[in-house]
Amino acid sequence: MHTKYGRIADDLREAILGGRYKAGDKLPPIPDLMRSYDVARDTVRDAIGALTHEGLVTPLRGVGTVVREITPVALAYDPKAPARTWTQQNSDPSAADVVVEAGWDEADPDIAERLGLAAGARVVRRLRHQSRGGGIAQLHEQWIPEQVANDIARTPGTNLADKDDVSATDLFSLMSEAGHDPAVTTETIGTRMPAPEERDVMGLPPGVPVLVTKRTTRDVRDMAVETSTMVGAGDRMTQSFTVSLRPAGDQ
Amino acid sequence: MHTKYGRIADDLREAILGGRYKAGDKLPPIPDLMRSYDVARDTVRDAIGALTHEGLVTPLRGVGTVVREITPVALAYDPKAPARTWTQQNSDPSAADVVVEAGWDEADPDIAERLGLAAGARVVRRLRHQSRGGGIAQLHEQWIPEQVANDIARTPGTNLADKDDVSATDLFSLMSEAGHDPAVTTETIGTRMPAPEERDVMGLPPGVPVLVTKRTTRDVRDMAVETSTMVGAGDRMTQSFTVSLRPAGDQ
DNA sequence: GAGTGGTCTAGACCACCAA
DNA sequence: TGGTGGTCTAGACCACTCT
Repeated sequence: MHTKYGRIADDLREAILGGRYKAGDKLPPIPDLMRSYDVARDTVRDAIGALTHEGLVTPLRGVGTVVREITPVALAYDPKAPARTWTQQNSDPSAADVVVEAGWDEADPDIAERLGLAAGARVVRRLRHQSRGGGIAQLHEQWIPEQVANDIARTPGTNLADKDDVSATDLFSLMSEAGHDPAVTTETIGTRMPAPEERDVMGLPPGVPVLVTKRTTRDVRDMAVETSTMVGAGDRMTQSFTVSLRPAGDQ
Repeated sequence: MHTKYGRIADDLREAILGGRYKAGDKLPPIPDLMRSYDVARDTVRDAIGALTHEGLVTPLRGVGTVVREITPVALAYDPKAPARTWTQQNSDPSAADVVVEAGWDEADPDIAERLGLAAGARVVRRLRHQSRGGGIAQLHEQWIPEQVANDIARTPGTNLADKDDVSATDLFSLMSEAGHDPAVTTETIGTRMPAPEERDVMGLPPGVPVLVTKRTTRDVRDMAVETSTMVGAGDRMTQSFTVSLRPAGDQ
């Protein structure tokens, strides 16, 4: 990097990664850095901006530029005892899973394809905020085919389209009882920067990407019983999988 | 957003997401936006900077501010026929997997813990660049315990510490032949913004996060035979898993 | 009130790309 | 060569936090 702000950013980055600033420490104030490097204010801010977007620091008005702490906690799939709900996956007792919206909707083309339905088919859409340690760690948007929702309403008597029906917490168990025992789930994980609205809802600092997980679950008869898109805060969670490397049936 | 640059960014973002600018299109030049909004140059640049760090656009000197195309391709684990190598996981015939460094090293505490060894134990370290469609999509750093590397050198006659020994491509097969048949792998996936060096090596545009996958593979006797840290370009790949939801042994 | 970072201006010069 | 974005300055005013 041959620019002034690049050199300043390099110096500060090296100091942070080298441990000379620890998590929670503050970088020198902008006026100090202006004097040290003999540059203008915006040049210092460009340097700090680079570190901010790398996720290393968070500038706080009235406080200073604080070195970030990175302690994402892991969510794990253990094939020996598959955890099925957010609260089961979290050892943290403060973990919570709140249904924010629930209701009937029409499947857009993408969702319809994921569920193997015609575009515009009726589905139940549920949006949840999954939190731990005070902050929202994941937004979970889920779509369930009409037939599955109806079977659940008929058998266990739970209305998935009602966000206040608390009996709908453990959806996979309800599916089992309704004759749609979930058998296999496929998750596809990607990452991107959050939209401003996602930043607001989850309270993400600048420079934090999100993990985007798209999942489709099929029952024992290979029927798609739900599909979900989950958007998780990259500084608060990881996702882990344990997979057998030998062909199925060979276990 | 109540700032000037925030409003400009909102307008442009809405236009992009609303399809008024398509992938490959250019935003109006900075001088035009200065006139349209009657603001200074840096105010426009702040707005464009926000969109850049959201991954929506890439400014190119001498060209313009180009709307990004987002087409990550999926890597999948299919439990029925577990793909073991990068080239096997990719349908793309241009996919390549090049060993950039290979040699003996001492395990740092983190790697030692992942392999169940004492810190400082001797391991083979291998660094690969995995590419597709011209660009490097993933950096793969891998550590193999001394015992496993020696068993492989003894049985199939392959030297893992030699980056030019091309017979080492399909490591999992070599392990099987050397009596360390890989049985189970655990992958933990997180995300963060890339370090500047990672941006350079992979040619990542600003605003693109990386997928960080940490993997440990165990053989049939539950011995750790390798651990890897993979850093993948968030705009070029996703990782997918198919998992059985029923307890092991119940399949 | 003192000190922090956030926004904005007007102008300058530089680096890069395409015609 | 003309137009694009990239960097940098000097100065101003604002918003916020802490004591």
